[in-house]
Amino acid sequence: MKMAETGTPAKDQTGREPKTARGEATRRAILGAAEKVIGRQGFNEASIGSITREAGVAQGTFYIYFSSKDEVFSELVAEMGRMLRHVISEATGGMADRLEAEREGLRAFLTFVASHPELYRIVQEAQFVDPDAYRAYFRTFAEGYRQGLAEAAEAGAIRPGDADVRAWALMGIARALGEYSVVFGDTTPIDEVVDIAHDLIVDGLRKRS
Amino acid sequence: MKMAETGTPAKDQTGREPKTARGEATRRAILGAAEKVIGRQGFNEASIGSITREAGVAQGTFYIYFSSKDEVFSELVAEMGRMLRHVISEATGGMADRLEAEREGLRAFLTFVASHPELYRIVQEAQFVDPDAYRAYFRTFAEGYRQGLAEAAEAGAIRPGDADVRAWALMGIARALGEYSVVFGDTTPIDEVVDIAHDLIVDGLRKRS
Amino acid sequence: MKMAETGTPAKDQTGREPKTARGEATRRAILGAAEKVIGRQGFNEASIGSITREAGVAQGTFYIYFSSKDEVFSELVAEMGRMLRHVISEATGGMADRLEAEREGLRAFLTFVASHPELYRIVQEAQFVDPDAYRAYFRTFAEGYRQGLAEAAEAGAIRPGDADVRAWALMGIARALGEYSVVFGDTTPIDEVVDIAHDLIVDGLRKRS
Amino acid sequence: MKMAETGTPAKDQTGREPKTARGEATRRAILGAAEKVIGRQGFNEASIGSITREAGVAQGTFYIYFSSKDEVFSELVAEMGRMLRHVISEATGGMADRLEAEREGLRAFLTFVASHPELYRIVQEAQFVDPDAYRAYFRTFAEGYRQGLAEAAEAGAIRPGDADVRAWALMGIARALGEYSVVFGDTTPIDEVVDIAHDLIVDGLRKRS
DNA sequence: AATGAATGAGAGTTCATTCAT
DNA sequence: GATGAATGAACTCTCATTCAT
Repeated sequence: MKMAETGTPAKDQTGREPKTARGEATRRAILGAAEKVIGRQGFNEASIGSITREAGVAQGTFYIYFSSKDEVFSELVAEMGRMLRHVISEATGGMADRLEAEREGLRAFLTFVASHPELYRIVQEAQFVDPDAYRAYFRTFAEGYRQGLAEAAEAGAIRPGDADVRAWALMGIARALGEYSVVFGDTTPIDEVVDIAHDLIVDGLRKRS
Repeated sequence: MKMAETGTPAKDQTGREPKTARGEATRRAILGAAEKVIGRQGFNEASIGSITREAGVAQGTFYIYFSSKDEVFSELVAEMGRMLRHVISEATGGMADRLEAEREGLRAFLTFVASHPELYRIVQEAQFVDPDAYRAYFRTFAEGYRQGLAEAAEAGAIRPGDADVRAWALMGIARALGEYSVVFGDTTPIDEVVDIAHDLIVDGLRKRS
Repeated sequence: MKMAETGTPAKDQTGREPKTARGEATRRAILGAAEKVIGRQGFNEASIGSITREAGVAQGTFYIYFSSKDEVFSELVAEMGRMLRHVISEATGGMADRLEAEREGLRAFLTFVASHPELYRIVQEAQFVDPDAYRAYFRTFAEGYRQGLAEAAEAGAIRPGDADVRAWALMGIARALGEYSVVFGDTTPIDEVVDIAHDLIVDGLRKRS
Repeated sequence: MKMAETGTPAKDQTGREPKTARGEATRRAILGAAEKVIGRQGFNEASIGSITREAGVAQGTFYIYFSSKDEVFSELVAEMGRMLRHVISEATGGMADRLEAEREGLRAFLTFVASHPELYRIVQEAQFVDPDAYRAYFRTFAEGYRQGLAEAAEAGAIRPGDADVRAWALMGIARALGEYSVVFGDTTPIDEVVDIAHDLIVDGLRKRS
């Protein structure tokens, strides 16, 4: 399974880095406000004004640290990717059993998403606002996943099969279940969802004879 | 697994229905242009002006048939849902073997998505533009899916398991693989992808002893 | 005397042409208001708002006919060039005596400038706002001038000498005297100024023996 | 020939004079940077930020030495006037022959302008940014010129004629030829241009019988 | 039914200037 | 003396929507 080439994006000149503690604090305040406001209202409804109001600074201050609305957004997406990868690797790091890692990774993902619903929204919207960031986000995930599956298959820990497609399929399960709870407001306890899905992932649909 | 309540919206219906053949043609032209333009540029970048230009009519004409930009969009989403359900039920209708239906449904979905990439984009964006339409779209799908799985499990054709979560998980696989090809530009032949994913769905990851 | 090449400018897509009489009237109203306001306040002080207020239309209307503030400006400069060339060729057209044509051209120029002081300002400012338009404006003038001088020299009607440099020098005299009255508010009657300058142009400074 | 009255402005002087050598150096750095940046980008495009960046100091530092953007500009214009008058009087000082002085003054002017093209731009733009400074600049020049011509005429060294209009006309020639090379990029050697123009100035266009 | 001119609110962004450190 | 963070007014431009013809 091969990927079509995607140009590596040339980043715009970023708003300059703060040089003092005060500046650093302001920058973080804006970033936090952006997460909150964009997560709540969506990228297009969230105006720079609403973000800076939330952050308690003047509108012009925004442009000291970010060169555009798009730029904060991209930064947000990148940050979320880091956070999520961190959470998942914490949960599965060093697990010998691949199938168990699968279960714990799913649980960690769903737990994180449930407590950061805005995050979910922001990443989804990135598809339209900053396609490059969106693709980078999932590519990074998929690649890690693929490696894990490929090694497990090689080691004979799971059935053989194309690791690439499998990685995307399994990610699809996680995303769909995350959406199920965040967007559709399902209230089934996470642990139950994890068990049901894990059973499907591990044994599939086929009836054993 | 219970759903949180979601209010069913009362649709505005200011856009008049066409009364002549000429009117009907104009309406279709606008709808088609909207699909093309919104699919290409996204909802927010697509202006009424770009849609009517594509359709070859004056801007004012738009408002004869649709009461707002949101309205065309919702209509588009609904139409795509109908088309997709049609395609899938054509492909799987009357199949006795549930597992084979699973395979054919996936194949039909991926084939359709590959030939209507804008569709994919529009449905995804609905999440932000018209959340109600988005939820309705997936609820309808999920419900059909759930029923199929529940019946198959009851009939002993597949292993038992919560049909609701399974439906979402399997939809997640289909969506992820569709995105894999449309958004990420993967070029693996659909039939291969279908086989690999179907194998996973049917037998899971576990190694047989 | 050779000119360095200057790229012929690729015009921006102009705001679309009006299709009805009403539109045409609006467009002219905006253009007239722009001349007035920019001539009075200068390009940078003149805001789109002040122009449309003067024209009695909404701000958005401006962008139906012009794609930017720069664009109206360029159009203004071009129009003024046409007007001025028209006035001068009316005054000198068909004159057999080159030296007399010189006098009448100067008089026509100064008379026109005195009654259109904004014009003067706009053309000068073009140097900074739209250098291409500025250069085109003077190149066109200079070329016509140069030809007239070259022919007169060839015909033996005036002393021989490089027509190019002479054309620029004589244009410089006209501009300086125009500025003298418009910018510096000198009140000497035009006819006197013309006579004095013409005497200089024709006979120079040297004392005859 | 009379001049309309022009109010002599009372300059603000908030920008403090430097009191240390370090301060003096900083002030010169800002002034030099302003000349460069404004000459290159024009007054309106040149921001305080771009000037201080070029000067290598912080933005706030600017306001220690200058009270506003307009102020640096005015100072620049005044300085250029001083430099130019210096250069010209160096070149013509003590010349007995008025006609030769005319030639050498023109040469000095064109030479200076060719090596300081930003200067040309700055003075021109002063017309819009600081009309008072602009008028003062030319009035000072014109007055000196007028006196020279008046004395020469009185002494019988040149033909009689209104010194005021002549001064403006001759200045116009110099400016036009300067612009010819700086703005229009003409590449004819200065000495040639000087000779051709000087011939025109001295003997005019008329054919001798 | 169709046109296209007109509207005006609102968005993102820039920048001269001020001020605490 | 120098810094750089912060301000907020002002500007250009876009676009969904309305309406007279």
